[in-house]
Order: sequence, then C-alpha cells, then structure tokens
Amino acid sequence: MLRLTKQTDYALVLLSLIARNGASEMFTARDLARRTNIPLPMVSKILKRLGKEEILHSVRGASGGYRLARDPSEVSVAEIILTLEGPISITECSGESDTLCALECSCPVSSTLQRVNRAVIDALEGISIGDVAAPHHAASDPKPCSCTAPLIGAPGA
Amino acid sequence: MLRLTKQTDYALVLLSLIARNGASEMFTARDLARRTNIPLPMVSKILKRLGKEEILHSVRGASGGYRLARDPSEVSVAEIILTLEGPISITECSGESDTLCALECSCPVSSTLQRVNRAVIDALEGISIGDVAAPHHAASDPKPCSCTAPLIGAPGA
DNA sequence: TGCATACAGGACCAGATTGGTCCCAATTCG
DNA sequence: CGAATTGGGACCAATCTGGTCCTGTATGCA
Ligand code: FES
Ligand code: FES
Repeated sequence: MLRLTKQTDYALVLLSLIARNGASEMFTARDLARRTNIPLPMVSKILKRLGKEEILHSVRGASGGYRLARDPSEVSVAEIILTLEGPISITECSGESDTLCALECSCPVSSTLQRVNRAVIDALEGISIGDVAAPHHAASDPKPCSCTAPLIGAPGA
Repeated sequence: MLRLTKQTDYALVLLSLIARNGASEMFTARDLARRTNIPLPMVSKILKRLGKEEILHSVRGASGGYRLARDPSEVSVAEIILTLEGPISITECSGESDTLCALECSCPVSSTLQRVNRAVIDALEGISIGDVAAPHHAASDPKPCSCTAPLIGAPGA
C-alpha cells in the first residue's frame, strides 16, 4: 500500500513510453492504448489531463496527437503525481493545508510528519520521466522487453 | 494525495503520544481516545492490530492496557505502515509481487519504479516513532501544544 | 465541401476501499 | 462476583476510483 492511483501508474507508463521514443515524436491516444494494453478511454482521459498542464502538448484534428511539452529530464515523477492526484501529503497533517488540527499549535507530530512527507517528495522529485524511460545506463538491455505492453496482465489478476 | 489511510495516520498520532510519555507507561484505549479525540472504537481497532505485531504489548483485564513493546527509536514509521497497510509499493509494478506485467521481462519502467519505491521506503524507515514523538531536539517548545488532542477538527472539515 | 480522425470536456455507473460502529467472548483485578 | 479492559469479529454507509460513453470542436485530406 501507500499506493498511487492506477491512473497515475498508467500515466507513468504512458509518459515513459513517449519519452523513450524521442521527445518530439507524436502519439495518438489510440496508438498508445494499443501499445500499452491500457483501455483507450482511460488513456484518453489521462492524456487530456496531462495536456492541460505543461507536461504534454496536444494537437487536435486528423494526424493530431500528443507529444512531450518539455524535455523528459525536466519532468519529475513528483510533478506527474501532483498533476493527477494533487499535492503530495502523506497525512492530512503533513501538507500545507492546515485544514485540520488547526489548533494553530506547533504540533510536534505534524512537524515531523511534514519532514517525512518532505523526504518522500524529495525522493519523487529526484526522478524524472527520462530516468523512468531509460534506466539502462550502464548496459543496453539485450532482451526485447515487452514493456510497451506492460499492463496486459493487470485486469485479470 | 499519495496518502496513508486515516487509520495509519491515527496510529502515528497514538504511538507518538504513547512514546512521548515514556516507553513503559501503560495506556488504556479509552484513555488514548479521550486524549486524542479519536473515536474510541477506532482507537481500539488500531491498537488491537498493533498489539498483534511486536509493536505494542497488551495486557488484558481490569487495569490492563497497552504499552510499547520496544524502544520508540526502534520502531520505524515504515514498519507501522507495513503493519497496518501491508507492504509499501507505490505502484503494482514497484513491489516484489510481480503479479502483473508478469511478462517476465526486465521491464525498465518497473525497475525504475522499484527504485522510486525504494527511495520512499528508505525515507520512511529512517524515521522512528521516537523521532515523531520528540522532534524538538534543538530547543524545547515553549508553547503548550494541544497535540494530545490533535484531530479534533478532522471530522468536521 | 464533406468526411474521417483526433482531442476536449463532461456525465455517468459499478465495484472496491475505508472510516466508523457495534456486539460478544475472554481475561484480569478488586 | 462484577467491573474494566482487550480480542476478534461482523456490519454498514460514504467515499473514492477505475472505467465507459456521449457530444462538441478542431484539423487534414480527397
Ligand atoms: S496538529 Fe495535526 S497532528 Fe497535531
Ligand atoms: S512489467 Fe510492469 S510496467 Fe512493464
């Protein structure tokens, strides 16, 4: 547990797939759905949301599609989570919201929880989509990784 | 988002309260509920679960209760999450389960996601309940922090 | 001009998860 | 014996989420 939503999970796979094929290439939702085995409406929904932010650039009309709006190395995993799930806050008291426990005391629990939260955020900000897309720095991978169709077994079990 | 369940949130508050009052003192669920404003049945449910693991030691009968089974510095936040929510895995592919994407390929996405996951786990393992309970290392806190009743505003808004 | 393609922006539903409550049995102390 | 307290469930209502679908708009091409 302590899990991202499936939508975010999908987004990481999709973005990594896009990033792997060059930042400037264009992909249609249909194409990405075929290559990842993620249901098309889902892919569409996710890309739409990413398109509204400065993560993907969308082009309408025939021969339209999506491409990365920025260099893969400049889009962090944290930012994707932020876009799809809102601010990262491990607990209600760990964020900046202060909606509850609003006793306006410098609560020791909340202060430490914020530290925990910060640590998690730092970890997620330190990894970019470029990293996710191309982790094989040391050696090129000889096996034909079928990760272009990664979630094929997901719905089943 | 990327949030723990409320139960885990509660658990952190409860354990930190216990840890703050010395590791060997005994607390009843009723007492903790009063002091935290967390509903008693909820407190009870959480403590029961923590008692089954080696986190809390429980004593039945009249004048029974709970106390920490180990030193506060030896119980990590990660362990509490593990106990209440199961293994920490950011995505389905980031854990060791391999239930899906089980194409048995060395998937670059999943390998990096595991790295992300590892980073999060490391961050959470590096913080103990003792840290959460007593973060005021540099200076003692002058304000009377009402964090013994932290979640009072939670249900409302 | 007409049409096929593709994104934009919703509404909508069913299933799963979770917060929360409650009940009853077992244990211990006075 | 009786009060207090944990143990271990079942149980329900509300929320969240994955997933689908529909209608509109923009673009390219014959
Ligand atoms: S103020 Fe949020 S836990 Fe104390
Ligand atoms: S095998 Fe899990 S994402 Fe590729």
